[in-house]
Amino acid sequence: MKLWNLPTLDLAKELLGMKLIHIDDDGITSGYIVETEAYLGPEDRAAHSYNNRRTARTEVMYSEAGMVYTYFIYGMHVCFNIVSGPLHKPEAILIRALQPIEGIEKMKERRARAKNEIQLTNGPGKLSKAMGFTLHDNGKKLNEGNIRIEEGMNIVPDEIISGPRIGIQYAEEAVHYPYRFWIKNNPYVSR
DNA sequence: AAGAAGATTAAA
DNA sequence: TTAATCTTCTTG
Repeated sequence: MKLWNLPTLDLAKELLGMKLIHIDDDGITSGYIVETEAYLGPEDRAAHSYNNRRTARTEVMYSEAGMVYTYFIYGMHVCFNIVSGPLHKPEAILIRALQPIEGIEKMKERRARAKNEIQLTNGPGKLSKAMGFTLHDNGKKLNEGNIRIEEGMNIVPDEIISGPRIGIQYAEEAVHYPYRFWIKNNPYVSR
């Protein structure tokens, strides 16, 4: 897919409105991507791969674009990312929020705490839980297995807002980089 | 081998 | 504001 040849910041915007799909034994869950964050590898202090840090966890970030990167954080949450950029350049895009499409009943089961449909997927840990993503999905290739991405809503540039990323206060000069993108007025965006 | 911190969430 | 909770990474 030529989508994966885009620079990471462009891909982060291009992903908005696209449909993310997970197929497993429990059926299908899917949603439109409404919020993303770009992490630009070696030069980005907020990225796990800052300064080309290469460990078992970050290894998948060095592979070709279109791979899935999942990691565990804060002792309780899985975050779902899409690897981007050229081979050997450790860049990735964190999916921060979805607008549910299919499998909403299944999502409600997985996230019994959510009070309404919006709370199902309006945060990185929440969407992973609702969609059923786990650490086992790390290293999978999009569209070659049970995790797929398709054209969805058509988003025009006017509807895309950018701002600083969330939860990276330690990142010094990178704290204010406007690498977070979301769809204007979409109720499923986090915060 | 052990300890600290973290791309978060939910409840007080 | 804070606890929950555990992987990853760093240090000794």
